[in-house]
Amino acid sequence: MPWPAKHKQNSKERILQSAIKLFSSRGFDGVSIGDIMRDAELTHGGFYAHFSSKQELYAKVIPVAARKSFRSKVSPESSGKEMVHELIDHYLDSKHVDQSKPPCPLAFLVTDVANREEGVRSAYRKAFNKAASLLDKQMSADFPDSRNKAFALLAMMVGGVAIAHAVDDEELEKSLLEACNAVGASLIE
Amino acid sequence: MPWPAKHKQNSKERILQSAIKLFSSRGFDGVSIGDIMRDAELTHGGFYAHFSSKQELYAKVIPVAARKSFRSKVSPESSGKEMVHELIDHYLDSKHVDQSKPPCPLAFLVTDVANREEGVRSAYRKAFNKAASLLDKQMSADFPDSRNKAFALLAMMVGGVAIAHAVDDEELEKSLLEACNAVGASLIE
DNA sequence: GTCTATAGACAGATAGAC
DNA sequence: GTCTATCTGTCTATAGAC
Repeated sequence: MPWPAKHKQNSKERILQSAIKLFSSRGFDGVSIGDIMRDAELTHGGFYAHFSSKQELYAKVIPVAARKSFRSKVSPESSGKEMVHELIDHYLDSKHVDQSKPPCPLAFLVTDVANREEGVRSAYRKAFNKAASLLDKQMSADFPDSRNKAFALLAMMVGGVAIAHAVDDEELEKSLLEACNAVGASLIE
Repeated sequence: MPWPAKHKQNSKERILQSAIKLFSSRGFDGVSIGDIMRDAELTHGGFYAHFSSKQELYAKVIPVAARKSFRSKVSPESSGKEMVHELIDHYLDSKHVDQSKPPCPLAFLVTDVANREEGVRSAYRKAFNKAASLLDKQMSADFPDSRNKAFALLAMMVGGVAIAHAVDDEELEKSLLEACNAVGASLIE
């Protein structure tokens, strides 16, 4: 084992993890390839041995970040309405807004995605559909209109976190998250 | 009246209107000062006679665009729950998502705002508070928890429109808007 | 695959004529 | 206030050594 610990992960994986972190906090245009490679402890020029463009990396980031974020917010054994409650509670949380928990790209990149190329937008669409299906499935036994509820609930969660992140007032952020949490919970009672 | 019609509005106002249109559709980094000035039929260098920086213009755009957007979505004579219903219906509409109706910066710029300077974020916060207060006030006679409902409803509206704009699938966009519309309406029944 | 170096484009902001 | 011209910095992407 001649290499330092930071090289245990292969380079491509390190670039991807750095990209998740940086894109989620500063958006596509707020991060340069140099920033990402520096964070991954590599040099700028090496980027193109792994990805053909910045947008290709961005598109790859979305599903990986989404899976990581949702996995971190539900326990493996929970299901049904309980799982949805748990997800709402962990999603609409200031620890998520400040990104000390794995950030959901559906919320933190929602506006950012609209201006990018086809591949990025379809990656976003797929991640959204996956999340909506998860919610729909867990609610389908209890509600006939579970698909509508899943869409609306997800929109409220994404909107709540995105607004909370945009706003520069901790009190407002807290009130907003609590309001969405309470109303969201009431939708599945 | 020696000047062409396009000069009826003064330059500053034309710059502001071009900025509303371009920022809403392409975000802060997707638009250059040259783009804005070209759209306003002026030249790049003249910009700084009216605004001291791009971010200052961006901060000024937010309240003006928000007022314009909300005004276009409610009739002057409506009030109470009826007004909220009307607003929900016009907000969660594909004509709003495709920006053929005046776009709401709370939705189209929500992610974009987080990375900017103080003045931009506080402009966003103020516009959000104004919209939330409007909803709260119209619902306060009918609901004891009107503030919570106003926050959650606004988050759902903003999230719904932002996601619909990000996604590259018209069917999904339509389903999402309808779901938010239905669930939003059910919150104020 | 990773590095250094650089090409080539474009941005925000400023200077100074009119 | 508006224009043209330009300064200065940064960006994506590529070339070529190792």
